[in-house]
Amino acid sequence: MLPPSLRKNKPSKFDKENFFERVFAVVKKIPRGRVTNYGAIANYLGTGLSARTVGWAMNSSHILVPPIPAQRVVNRNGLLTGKNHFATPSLMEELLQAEGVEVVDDKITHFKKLFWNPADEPLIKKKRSKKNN
DNA sequence: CGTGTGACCGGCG
DNA sequence: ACGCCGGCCACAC
Repeated sequence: MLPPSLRKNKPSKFDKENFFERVFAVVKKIPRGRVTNYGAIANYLGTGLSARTVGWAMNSSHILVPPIPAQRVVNRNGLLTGKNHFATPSLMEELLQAEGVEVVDDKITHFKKLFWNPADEPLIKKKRSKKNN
Protein backbone atom coordinates (compact mmCIF):
# COMPACT_ATOMS: atom_id res chain seq x y z
CA MET A 1 0.00 0.00 0.00
CA LEU A 2 1.07 3.48 -0.67
CA PRO A 3 1.44 6.04 2.07
CA PRO A 4 -0.91 9.02 2.04
CA SER A 5 1.77 11.27 0.61
CA LEU A 6 1.76 9.23 -2.58
CA ARG A 7 -1.97 8.67 -2.81
CA LYS A 8 -2.82 12.27 -3.30
CA ASN A 9 -1.98 11.99 -6.98
CA LYS A 10 -4.13 14.26 -9.00
CA PRO A 11 -6.60 12.74 -11.41
CA SER A 12 -4.92 11.56 -14.54
CA LYS A 13 -4.90 8.67 -16.86
CA PHE A 14 -2.31 7.11 -14.62
CA ASP A 15 -4.04 7.65 -11.35
CA LYS A 16 -7.22 5.95 -12.32
CA GLU A 17 -5.26 2.82 -13.00
CA ASN A 18 -3.00 3.20 -10.01
CA PHE A 19 0.07 3.75 -12.08
CA PHE A 20 2.41 3.41 -9.14
CA GLU A 21 1.11 0.05 -8.17
CA ARG A 22 1.17 -1.15 -11.74
CA VAL A 23 4.81 -0.19 -12.05
CA PHE A 24 5.61 -1.90 -8.79
CA ALA A 25 3.68 -4.98 -9.85
CA VAL A 26 5.72 -5.29 -13.02
CA VAL A 27 8.97 -4.79 -11.16
CA LYS A 28 8.00 -7.50 -8.72
CA LYS A 29 7.56 -9.86 -11.64
CA ILE A 30 11.10 -9.46 -12.89
CA PRO A 31 12.74 -12.85 -12.41
CA ARG A 32 15.74 -13.09 -10.17
CA GLY A 33 18.94 -12.60 -12.09
CA ARG A 34 17.22 -10.76 -14.91
CA VAL A 35 16.90 -7.05 -15.57
CA THR A 36 14.75 -4.66 -17.57
CA ASN A 37 14.64 -0.99 -18.29
CA TYR A 38 12.26 1.89 -17.70
CA GLY A 39 11.10 2.17 -21.26
CA ALA A 40 10.05 -1.47 -21.41
CA ILE A 41 7.91 -1.04 -18.33
CA ALA A 42 6.39 2.17 -19.66
CA ASN A 43 5.61 0.50 -22.95
CA TYR A 44 4.16 -2.52 -21.24
CA LEU A 45 1.85 -0.33 -19.20
CA GLY A 46 0.74 1.41 -22.35
CA THR A 47 2.22 4.76 -21.44
CA GLY A 48 4.47 4.73 -24.45
CA LEU A 49 7.26 7.20 -24.14
CA SER A 50 6.72 8.11 -20.53
CA ALA A 51 9.64 6.15 -19.23
CA ARG A 52 10.61 9.09 -17.09
CA THR A 53 7.41 8.74 -15.13
CA VAL A 54 8.35 5.14 -14.43
CA GLY A 55 11.64 6.35 -13.06
CA TRP A 56 9.83 8.91 -11.01
CA ALA A 57 7.61 6.19 -9.59
CA MET A 58 10.67 4.16 -8.73
CA ASN A 59 12.02 7.13 -6.86
CA SER A 60 9.26 6.62 -4.34
CA SER A 61 9.56 2.85 -4.25
CA HIS A 62 12.08 2.82 -1.44
CA ILE A 63 9.36 3.45 1.09
CA LEU A 64 7.54 0.26 0.20
CA VAL A 65 7.43 -2.63 2.59
CA PRO A 66 8.46 -5.10 1.56
CA PRO A 67 10.72 -3.37 -0.91
CA ILE A 68 10.51 -4.22 -4.58
CA PRO A 69 13.57 -5.41 -6.54
CA ALA A 70 14.28 -1.96 -7.91
CA GLN A 71 17.85 -2.99 -8.58
CA ARG A 72 16.60 -4.98 -11.57
CA VAL A 73 15.44 -1.83 -13.32
CA VAL A 74 18.14 0.07 -15.15
CA ASN A 75 18.25 2.40 -18.09
CA ARG A 76 18.39 1.41 -21.73
CA ASN A 77 22.16 1.06 -21.70
CA GLY A 78 22.20 -1.30 -18.76
CA LEU A 79 23.60 1.48 -16.64
CA LEU A 80 22.74 1.60 -12.94
CA THR A 81 21.45 5.14 -13.12
CA GLY A 82 19.37 4.75 -9.98
CA LYS A 83 22.15 3.58 -7.71
CA ASN A 84 22.39 6.92 -5.95
CA HIS A 85 18.82 6.57 -4.77
CA PHE A 86 19.49 3.44 -2.75
CA ALA A 87 20.48 3.44 0.87
CA THR A 88 24.08 3.43 -0.26
CA PRO A 89 25.40 4.03 -3.77
CA SER A 90 26.88 0.57 -3.84
CA LEU A 91 23.81 -1.28 -2.65
CA MET A 92 22.21 -1.61 -6.07
CA GLU A 93 25.27 -3.20 -7.55
CA GLU A 94 25.69 -5.49 -4.57
CA LEU A 95 22.13 -6.72 -4.83
CA LEU A 96 22.59 -7.48 -8.51
CA GLN A 97 25.89 -9.24 -7.95
CA ALA A 98 24.21 -11.33 -5.27
CA GLU A 99 21.72 -12.47 -7.91
CA GLY A 100 24.46 -13.45 -10.27
CA VAL A 101 24.21 -10.33 -12.41
CA GLU A 102 27.66 -9.14 -13.31
CA VAL A 103 28.18 -5.41 -12.95
CA VAL A 104 31.30 -3.63 -14.12
CA ASP A 105 31.75 0.09 -13.85
CA ASP A 106 28.08 0.64 -12.90
CA LYS A 107 27.10 -1.19 -16.06
CA ILE A 108 25.49 -4.61 -16.45
CA THR A 109 27.54 -6.94 -18.58
CA HIS A 110 25.64 -9.07 -21.08
CA PHE A 111 22.76 -6.70 -20.53
CA LYS A 112 21.06 -7.81 -23.71
CA LYS A 113 21.14 -11.41 -22.63
CA LEU A 114 19.83 -10.69 -19.16
CA PHE A 115 17.20 -8.29 -20.44
CA TRP A 116 13.70 -9.30 -19.51
CA ASN A 117 10.82 -7.76 -21.40
CA PRO A 118 7.57 -7.69 -19.43
CA ALA A 119 5.73 -8.05 -22.73
CA ASP A 120 7.42 -11.40 -23.15
CA GLU A 121 5.60 -12.64 -20.12
CA PRO A 122 2.24 -14.11 -21.10
CA LEU A 123 -0.49 -11.88 -19.72
CA ILE A 124 -1.65 -12.91 -16.35
CA LYS A 125 -4.07 -15.73 -16.86
CA LYS A 126 -4.42 -16.58 -13.19
CA LYS A 127 -4.92 -20.16 -14.23
CA ARG A 128 -1.31 -21.02 -14.73
CA SER A 129 -0.14 -19.48 -11.51
CA LYS A 130 1.31 -22.78 -10.35
CA LYS A 131 3.86 -22.78 -13.11
CA ASN A 132 4.75 -19.11 -13.11
CA ASN A 133 8.43 -18.22 -13.20
C1' DC B 1 -0.92 28.72 -14.82
C1' DG B 2 4.12 28.88 -16.56
C1' DT B 3 8.71 26.81 -15.58
C1' DG B 4 12.00 23.70 -14.25
C1' DT B 5 13.40 19.06 -13.07
C1' DG B 6 13.79 13.96 -13.32
C1' DA B 7 16.30 6.44 -11.50
C1' DC B 8 14.27 8.08 -19.56
C1' DC B 9 14.21 7.27 -24.82
C1' DG B 10 14.99 7.87 -29.77
C1' DG B 11 16.86 10.34 -33.41
C1' DC B 12 20.36 13.05 -35.58
C1' DG B 13 24.82 15.27 -36.49
C1' DA C 1 31.04 6.36 -30.17
C1' DC C 2 29.69 10.71 -28.17
C1' DG C 3 26.79 14.64 -27.25
C1' DC C 4 22.74 17.49 -28.07
C1' DC C 5 17.76 18.09 -28.46
C1' DG C 6 12.95 17.33 -28.38
C1' DG C 7 9.30 14.64 -26.52
C1' DC C 8 6.96 12.29 -22.91
C1' DC C 9 4.29 12.45 -17.96
C1' DA C 10 3.87 14.03 -13.29
C1' DC C 11 5.26 17.03 -9.57
C1' DA C 12 7.07 21.19 -6.92
C1' DC C 13 7.39 26.03 -6.94
